[in-house]
Amino acid sequence: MNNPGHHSSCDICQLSPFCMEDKNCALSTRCLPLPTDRQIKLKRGETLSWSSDKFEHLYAIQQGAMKTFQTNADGNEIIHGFYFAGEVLGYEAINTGYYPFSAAALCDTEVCEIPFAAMLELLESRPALQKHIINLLSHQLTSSQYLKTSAEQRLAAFLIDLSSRLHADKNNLEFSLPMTREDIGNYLRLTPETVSRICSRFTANQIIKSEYKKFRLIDLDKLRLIADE
Amino acid sequence: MNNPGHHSSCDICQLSPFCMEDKNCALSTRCLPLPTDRQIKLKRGETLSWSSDKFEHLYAIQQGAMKTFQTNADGNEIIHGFYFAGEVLGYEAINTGYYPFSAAALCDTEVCEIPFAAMLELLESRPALQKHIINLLSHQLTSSQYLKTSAEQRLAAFLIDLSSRLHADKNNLEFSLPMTREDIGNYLRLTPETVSRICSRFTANQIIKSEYKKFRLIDLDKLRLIADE
DNA sequence: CGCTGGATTGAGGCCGATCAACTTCAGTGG
DNA sequence: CCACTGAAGTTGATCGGCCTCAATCCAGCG
Repeated sequence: MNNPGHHSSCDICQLSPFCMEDKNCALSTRCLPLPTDRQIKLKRGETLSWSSDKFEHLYAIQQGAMKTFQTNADGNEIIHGFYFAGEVLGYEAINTGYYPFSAAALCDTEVCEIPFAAMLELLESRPALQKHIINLLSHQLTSSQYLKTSAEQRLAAFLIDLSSRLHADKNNLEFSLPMTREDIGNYLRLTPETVSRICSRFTANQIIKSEYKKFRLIDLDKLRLIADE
Repeated sequence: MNNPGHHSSCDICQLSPFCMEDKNCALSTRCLPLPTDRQIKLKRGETLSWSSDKFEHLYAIQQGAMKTFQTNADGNEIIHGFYFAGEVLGYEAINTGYYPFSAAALCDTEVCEIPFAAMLELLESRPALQKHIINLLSHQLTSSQYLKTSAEQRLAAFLIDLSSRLHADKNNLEFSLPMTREDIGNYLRLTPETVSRICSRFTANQIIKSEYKKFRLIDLDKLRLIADE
């Protein structure tokens, strides 16, 4: 219930090609411990304390889920993204050298700390890895595109996206979300009340079935229709 | 007036490191013509006709400006991004192998067609270029973040972003935008009327001075305040 | 000069925010 | 096991910002 990722091992990690080279992990602590590497355990609500503001590591979620966010002048939280098991956060910091936001665990979570310098070194001699990392970055560009207009569109697109990222069974699209209605709202630029109302509306219309953190997508076609219109 | 970019040469192109290696252009037609390479001239309104849906090239704007967009079921245009002289479009297609949207010229425009396969080849032996392209992709992730809530916030952030991307003089923040109010609205998820109204309001409040396509940022601090709040 | 597409401005309506009451859940300790 | 407590979720009533529809103005151009 507290762990939305069905897989806990490295086999769905986006960076596994980096680890599996030579049948041995070249980066993460899990396989080849290096002095500066860490495997970090976070309790629900704890934030990743970057060793400094300076960017040095990417973070791969092994188990659990995280959010990246900023708090603006009014004290409102703006969520930039949610990250689940196998996904990687920190790409945005590569260019500037500084993390543009904080990262907090949505439930008990384990992450691998990946030293980026070592990653770059590894790249130099491996064209396959060059292509892989470029593909990952390209993929990031297409995701997090919830620039839909209406609240229903945004929530529909959000649910469709999450169902696939949580590796939900295609024939039984049921999953549990680790974040609160407020988190969802802060991400989609909606209030928790609006999120809740739309969940209820979708449920009443037999499009989904939602109670608290449990979700089931019933009419995926209709949901897609709402998201794309 | 028709060309918002002050520079017409390659010296501000994001991909110039690729071209300047060996003091000779390794990719674009401008310096080293390859059979499949082209330099394309587009008139205002013309779209880039990808040779196929299949992704094969990145496109660097040499002169002018472009927009990437999709048209949804209702016939509404959703604009994903604006691109000016020196900037590169097409990164989103790398991962999937297909262009997820169309690209149209906002004014008379010249673009360099960059064969991506050749670019990857070039990468293999040049760590400096590997870092450069990864930095470019990382930078793309941080841009196009107009997920502000209010219309004023979005437009303020938009104007600040564009002033820097158009390389406007810091001491005289004046520039002319090639896109219509409708384009801006389609990008910021606002109607052209709302964009127009806010331009008028900002002008009345001595924050900017806008008439038609001409803009001047008068009180940049106040504009930043609006954008960040 | 008139024509045309874009920009501006006004009036009214709708969607989502705000404020508030109540319910349900999860964790704690008796 | 149950009672208590605070956080999260739901639902209702009202308010306000942006959209919609419409009229007018303006610039560019044949």
